[in-house]
Amino acid sequence: MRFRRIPDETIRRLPVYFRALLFFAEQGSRYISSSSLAELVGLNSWQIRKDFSYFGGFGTRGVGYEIAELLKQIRKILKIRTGQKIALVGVGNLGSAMLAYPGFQIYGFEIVAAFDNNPKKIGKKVKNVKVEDVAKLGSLKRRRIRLAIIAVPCEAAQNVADKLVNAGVRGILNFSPCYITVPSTVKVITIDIAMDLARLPYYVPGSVFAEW
Amino acid sequence: MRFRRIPDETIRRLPVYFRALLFFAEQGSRYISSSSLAELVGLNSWQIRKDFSYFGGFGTRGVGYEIAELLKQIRKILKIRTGQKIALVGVGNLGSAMLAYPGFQIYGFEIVAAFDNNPKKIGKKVKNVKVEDVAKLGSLKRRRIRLAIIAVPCEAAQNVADKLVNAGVRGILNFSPCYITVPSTVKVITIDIAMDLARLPYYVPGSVFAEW
DNA sequence: CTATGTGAATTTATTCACAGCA
DNA sequence: TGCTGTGAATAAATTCACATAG
Repeated sequence: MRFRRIPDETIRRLPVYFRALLFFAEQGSRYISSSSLAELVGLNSWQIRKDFSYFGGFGTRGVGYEIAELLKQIRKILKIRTGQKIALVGVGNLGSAMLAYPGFQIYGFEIVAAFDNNPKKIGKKVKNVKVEDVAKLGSLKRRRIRLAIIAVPCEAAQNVADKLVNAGVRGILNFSPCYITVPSTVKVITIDIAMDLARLPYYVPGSVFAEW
Repeated sequence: MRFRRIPDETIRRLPVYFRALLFFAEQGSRYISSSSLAELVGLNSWQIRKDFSYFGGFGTRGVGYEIAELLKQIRKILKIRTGQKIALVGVGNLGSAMLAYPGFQIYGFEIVAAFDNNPKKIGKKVKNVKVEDVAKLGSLKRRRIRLAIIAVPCEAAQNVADKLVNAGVRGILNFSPCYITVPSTVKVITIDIAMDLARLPYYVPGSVFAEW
């Protein structure tokens, strides 16, 4: 294996591999071939081998890759580790769904604080997390929580983002379908669910939405 | 303008442009320059001009692009139109959040049917949509609903997917963090919220999660 | 004989630089 | 002069084909 920069597209696929490998590990498998992994995640085997070759060379020819080793490497590259604390702002339907979302745990994330501006919600416990007043967002700095999920209505999103940045948050997962601006030192990932959906009709032949 | 296939990456950016253009249109602007659009969506102006050049050539030099015309073209390419019916399966927190999600409307999608297996929920109305028994998924064919959102727990996802396929659904937006398999004639987009989050530590210098 | 690993070829996408039009 | 539009240059990612190890 020669050193080379890992392409961005490979980085994008690593979480996919990671999840699939955990799945295989749970089944009790010890080794996995590039082709069986390919089948599960819907890619070609050579793509997967190429991806792994950027940081690996730890497969065994004629056998496959050791799952535990792959998981270890991906964890190292993506800096996945347990106990990565996240704050949630907005405990509405979407926020509650986030608190219940089982997917975060896989990558070591844990929502340890929740905030809302609704007095009826403040003080209540949702999924073992006590809902705090959104006015207390400043406490995140002291509590060393540097990642946050915004799940508030559009109008409130920018204001919340500003407060988060002031509180030392460095990464934001934004679920509101609107633009927020932050200093360039803070990384924002905006997830607009509808945007992925919007691409669907283009790709489905004859259109999913034909009138029949 | 010469004819050329529109690159996939351009297609991926079109919904982003679309949303931003609607935003500018609401502000009452009539023209937009590639650079102001670029600033809002966080891309370079030449990228945007290049993207538009694949299907356009309708900008005015020295002035910019006519917003209405751009919107029209993007609508045509992505096949965006109003009244695109969607069914929702699973009216838990995530499902309820989907029903309330304002982003779908932008692209002309509308959730017109909701299903759950919880007798307590069946018959109730959530956001003007009556919750039906999941056993009645078969009715989608008759009702000409060909797109569905799966927002059920992992264990139930595959079963629901099978039923949807049987009911003639052609596109599925899957929110459960697990693999579902469908015939190749059906397009599935799986959104694993945690997967985007998982890439964040890699990109943030020094790591978002440093111990201080 | 199976499945990895990787240079080389190919395809695809981004960036540049500037011509051309209002 | 300002901003579009686009070939050409560059960069990046995918695909191939096959040598190589177990």
